[in-house]
Amino acid sequence: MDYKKIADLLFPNAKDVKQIESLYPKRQLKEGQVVSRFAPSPTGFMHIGNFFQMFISYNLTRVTDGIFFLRIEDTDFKREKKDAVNVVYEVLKKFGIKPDEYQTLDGVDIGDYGPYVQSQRLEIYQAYAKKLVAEGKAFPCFCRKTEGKEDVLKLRETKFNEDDEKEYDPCRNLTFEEIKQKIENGEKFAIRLKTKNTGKERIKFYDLIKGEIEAKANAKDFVILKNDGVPPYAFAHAIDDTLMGTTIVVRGEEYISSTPAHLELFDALGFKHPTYCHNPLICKIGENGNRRKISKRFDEEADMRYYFEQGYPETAVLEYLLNIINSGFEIWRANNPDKSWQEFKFGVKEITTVAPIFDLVKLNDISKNVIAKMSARQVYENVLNWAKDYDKEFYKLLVENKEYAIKVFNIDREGPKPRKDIYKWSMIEDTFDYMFHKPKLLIEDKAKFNAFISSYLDEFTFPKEKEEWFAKVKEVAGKLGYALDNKQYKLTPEKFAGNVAKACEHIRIALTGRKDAPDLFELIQILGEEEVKDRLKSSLD
RNA sequence: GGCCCAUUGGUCAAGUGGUUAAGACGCCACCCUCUCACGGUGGAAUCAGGAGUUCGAUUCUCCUAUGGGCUACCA
Repeated sequence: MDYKKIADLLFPNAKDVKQIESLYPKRQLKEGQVVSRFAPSPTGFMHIGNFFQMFISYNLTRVTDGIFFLRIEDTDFKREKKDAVNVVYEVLKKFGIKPDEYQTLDGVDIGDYGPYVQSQRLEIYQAYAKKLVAEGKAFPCFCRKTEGKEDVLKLRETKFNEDDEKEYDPCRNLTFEEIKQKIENGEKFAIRLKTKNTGKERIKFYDLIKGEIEAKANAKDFVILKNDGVPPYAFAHAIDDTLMGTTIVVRGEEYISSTPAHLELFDALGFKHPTYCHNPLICKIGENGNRRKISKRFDEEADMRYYFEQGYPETAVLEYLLNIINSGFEIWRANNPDKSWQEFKFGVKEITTVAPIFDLVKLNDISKNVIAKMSARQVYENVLNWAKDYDKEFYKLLVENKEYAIKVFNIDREGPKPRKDIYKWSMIEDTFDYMFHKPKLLIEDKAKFNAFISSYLDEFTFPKEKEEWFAKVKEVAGKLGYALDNKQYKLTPEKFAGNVAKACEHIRIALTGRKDAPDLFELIQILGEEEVKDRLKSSLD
């Protein structure tokens, strides 16, 4: 069989791989330096699982002072959406992740190993496909195209024997004449790898997270070039990661099963195997109580843009993820409260092997701590930024009342024991609603409330000192039979109208409509005398 | 069906052939506090099951169960 002749027939104009390889010199790396990449498909949104994988990749290169590059895998034209690439850039940018090498939105390659977009590398894949055909390691397949699972299952029923351990494609033995004839008939062809295995072989490979994995070797003539000349994932992966010098391939663990096929491809191409790092999938608990992969369809938090919309500080999201990825992070964070996560020495050994369940409550906690460390001005800038995109009215309010808003955010902040009541910017409008509007009041015991507030209002004088303010509260409370000594109150609560806490609660509700507003004296100072009197008065109605 | 991966409290998890099996979030109680918070102390709660190896197994081996993934001209 003259494979060379077939190759020329199939790819009359393909380039020589030697020529291509001369454009991709081996990277000069220092000991331990890692080259890794983020290789998303532009689907129009960024899945948290993808982001998670990217973040592992990024950290691996970060701690080794290596190279992190971005490669757009846009080979599935059916799934691709317009402007979808923008989402990738937008998300990375917002999170402050900057790849060392990538293609800009206007198509300029930054870095020497581009193009960094797969649809621009088609002739490279063809050259390698031709090479494999010429060596008798691959062949053209003219079978009906299959798409989607059901179609494939149906096809397999007729084409392959289920018990057979190998899946040799019928087209693997076509003669030159048969091929020529089909091409002259205008039939389209895909290229399949001619597996050298029989289904009995086993292979071993090492995974950075899982350790050594032993599996059945690939024994299937899988497609390496679709009939439109575009490669599926496996082929593009082998070629690109080799040419671009990737040393560690980070990807989701759903790829473990196909790794034997990828490895056979590397061997056929004469490439060195990369190191793999298969990370676990982020999960949620499903309706049936079982773990399931977090999904775009059911979980809004699966899309990274959710965190922008909600207004989570990017650092909080990153730290939460780091927390999941690497168990050492939480302890490190506790010991180094003021350092940036960028200083954390990330190690592969500690990467989790178990699919973690996404925990929004934990994220909220981390976020609270992140925000508690910010100054009032930083909070203001962040909220403003968020509101600009997601809440125009609130944005206007913030712009018009800048200094006032900063004062508000500064209550119980910037001290040694800051409040931790905010975990996302979108909740601020609600939390501090009373500072900008008259509150709506929900009063449990209106008679008691009115009795207290009207006496308090009668004696109200604008306090200059906290002591002065509190003395007044106690004075009024005392006259109305409230306990001034909390210990006494606890012993016999029925003897009193309430305690000082209850008295404060009345005032708090009158002024803010809430039970959990911050320090009252501070609030009164910021609201000002007129406003305070006004609110007290109208709360009686 | 076949092939892989996984299994320590509700969640994230440390850990090792002998431990009172860390810590964090959440929950509960108490304390601090002149209010809301913050903070502090304490509590409930975990080695999927069964065999085997061993003086001894959460740790090593095997089996089972459960969950997850893959089995596409999708990634």
